[in-house]
Amino acid sequence: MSSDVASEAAQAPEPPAELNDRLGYLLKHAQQRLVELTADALGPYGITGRELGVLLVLDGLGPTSQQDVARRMGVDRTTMVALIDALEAKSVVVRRPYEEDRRRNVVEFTERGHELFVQARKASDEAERRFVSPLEGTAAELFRAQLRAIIRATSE
Amino acid sequence: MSSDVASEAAQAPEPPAELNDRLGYLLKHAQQRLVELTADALGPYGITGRELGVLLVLDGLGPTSQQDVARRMGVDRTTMVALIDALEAKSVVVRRPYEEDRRRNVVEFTERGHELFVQARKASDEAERRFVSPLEGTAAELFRAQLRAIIRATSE
DNA sequence: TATTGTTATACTCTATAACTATA
DNA sequence: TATAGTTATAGAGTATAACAATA
Repeated sequence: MSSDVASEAAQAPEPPAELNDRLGYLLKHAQQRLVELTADALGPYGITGRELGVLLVLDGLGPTSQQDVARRMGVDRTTMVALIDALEAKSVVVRRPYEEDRRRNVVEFTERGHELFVQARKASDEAERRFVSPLEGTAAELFRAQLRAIIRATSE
Repeated sequence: MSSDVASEAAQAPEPPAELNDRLGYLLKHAQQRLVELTADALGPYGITGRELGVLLVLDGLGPTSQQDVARRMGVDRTTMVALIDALEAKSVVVRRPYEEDRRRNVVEFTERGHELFVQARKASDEAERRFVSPLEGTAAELFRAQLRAIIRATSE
């Protein structure tokens, strides 16, 4: 029962028995692991997981306003400003003035940005596959379905 | 398929199709829901979910040093200072000087604090049960097991 | 009046660096 | 030298309030 090695750092010294059946602990740490895996996978593409989220929404909706993207992701519109700023600074997306309603920007991919997105999405998909690979067979899809059911049921 | 009411705020306007099969999105939002349920459940007891985590470790280990608790929870010892400060301000725990090694504090429950902990844990347990109630039958325990398997396998 | 984008600001969570006192 | 607790500080991530331009 004693650990043979003391692990690298204070990262994951041992699963603490007192917390190991608490959903609060498990969910938080599982999420943290996925954040790390995703960050590693996206590193070469110079974007973060949250930025990939923006790009996924943009890819799904086509060119749209910042607020559309923000609503879709469930973040505040003020948060979206910095997110788009960062993506624009990397020339992944551009803001265009929208002539039909001049309060809005239209946000859209650059040509190079869309290519980067396609590759980054593949890398992120692969990271997610690795994340659920400890689950056997169809359990990976079940796991997604369970998360969806929980989110839906707890969103009233 | 259209929503009859526009929900309260920009909380969960509609599950966005572009993100609804991404583990990154699902895991983050599921965790957020549990955080909210737990916060509601613990509200009457005046403690947060993270503070309950401290108390769970303290209950498991008995009176220990701050660093023991921090290591156990996987947080930095500097983070633990404020956590213990808050619990001590509420008279849930006390710091005692440890005579055998005077660099350390011993952190332990107050009598009233332990009673509060027992009740708060029950409330949190109930919130976790509600969280996984959308899953049928033994799926709730399976869900925990899946999270444990993922955390274990991605911790090398 | 309401909406889009923006800035300034603040709050939470968390870590790193450096200090004190002990060992 | 190393460890326990502490403080100061800083960096994510995110939200609220207020403003300008536009509808």
